[in-house]
Amino acid sequence: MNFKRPRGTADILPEDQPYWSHVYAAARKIAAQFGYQRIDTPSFEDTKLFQRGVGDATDIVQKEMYSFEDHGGDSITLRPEGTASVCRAYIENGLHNGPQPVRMFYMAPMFRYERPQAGRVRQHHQFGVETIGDGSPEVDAEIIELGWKYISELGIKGFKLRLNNLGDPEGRADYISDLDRYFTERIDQLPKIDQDRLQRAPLRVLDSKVKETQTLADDAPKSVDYIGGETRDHWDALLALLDNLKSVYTEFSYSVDHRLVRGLDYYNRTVFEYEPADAGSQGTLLAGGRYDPLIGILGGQETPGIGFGSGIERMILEMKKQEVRVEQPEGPEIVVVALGDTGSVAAGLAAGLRAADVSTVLAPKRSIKAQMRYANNLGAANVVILGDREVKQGVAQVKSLAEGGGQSEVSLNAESISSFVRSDENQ
RNA sequence: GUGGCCGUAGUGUAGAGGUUAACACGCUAGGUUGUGGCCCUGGAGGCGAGGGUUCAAUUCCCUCCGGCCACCCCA
Repeated sequence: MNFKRPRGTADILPEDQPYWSHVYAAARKIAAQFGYQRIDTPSFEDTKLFQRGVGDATDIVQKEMYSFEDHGGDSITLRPEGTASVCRAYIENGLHNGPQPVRMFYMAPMFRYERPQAGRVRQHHQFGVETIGDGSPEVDAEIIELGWKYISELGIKGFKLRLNNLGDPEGRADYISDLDRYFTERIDQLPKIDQDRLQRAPLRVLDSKVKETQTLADDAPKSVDYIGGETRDHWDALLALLDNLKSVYTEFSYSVDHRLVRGLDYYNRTVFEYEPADAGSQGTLLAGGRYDPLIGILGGQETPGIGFGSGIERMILEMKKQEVRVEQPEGPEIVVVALGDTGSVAAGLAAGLRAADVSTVLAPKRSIKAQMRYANNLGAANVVILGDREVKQGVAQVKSLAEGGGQSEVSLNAESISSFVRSDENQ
């Protein structure tokens, strides 16, 4: 019986790592550019944190969490998303005592017990950002801009931004009851699945995938028509700020989509989503929104917050689809080929070269031809050949593997070889 | 959790109820005396697991596991 990786997990093999490096590098670069600092939180938390933070009624909490009792009898859950943990850390570590707002980002695996599908696995990785402690629309615009810049930096083209405003918890009741009434009056036109949805989560009927429902939803009451006062001002200001972005990022555009809702309970006001040009079924690349009630729900002082999460696997999927070129790692500068009884001399030389910061690999003990082939397959820049003859004379053959590369005899010590390899003579 | 399609070497494919299960790429060993890429020859490596039908199953049936796709939901 052979072991297999658990369902819905993936081995990220060396050949795939260039994509991951590309994504991590872009995330770090853009985060730094916007003044975000990294935070790492534990991979597991008290189960209650997610029940409270994400929402007891959500599917994530209801059926997708990896929860277990540890040996001390505490209920522990593998993190299904990042925001709740970051907010917990903000409260627990008194980050409200520093300059506000606090800008943070994370890159970490998330765990959800789901049926694997295209773009959906049980362990996936997210790059996410959170800005806590400022409720002004400038911050909303900043987060949205950050998302735009990040996806662009990855080399993905043609992605779309949609946004909506869910209002505030107080004002939302009116909206939901009108929405409920609208659909209830047309319940015979709804497919079974959306009739059920209407009972469970009326908002979610809006983003149904059934065409008939979508048509109905187009004329349904719109959340943005129910916001007023400060929420209204916030929204208008945000749209103006986004319009300003168009003069900075020539490609930038957005659309207000009143059918956009989010699955997690903690969102209020601004919600947004980035998706690829030809979105598949699990297409969302990046999604987020404002969560002003969350810190309070988790026991902190009322503190506004906003952020997004983005799936790295989905980004890579899209990058591959669009054939985005990523930087391939370089092979070693030197592969040492040892013949006959020169093994220990070769190993010593390899160590000496590494000590001098020259990347060096010792070829396996095989025929010279096999060792040469090995060096070639590694993409090595040079090969250093040591035979009994060379060792006796205190020299080494240094050969460049570049097309038309030459071969020279260099004295057998790490200094001469490293400087020769890096000199112009070796071209 | 529901539904559809599918599981043959590392990868991509071919195959038939009955001898040694094929091909390509990859890996590996050779192909003049100590020199990679191209070419030639050899070698290793496989029927997802467990039951059942049958004289005989990798092939037919069932279950499980896994993959892909869609729903649910979401990054």
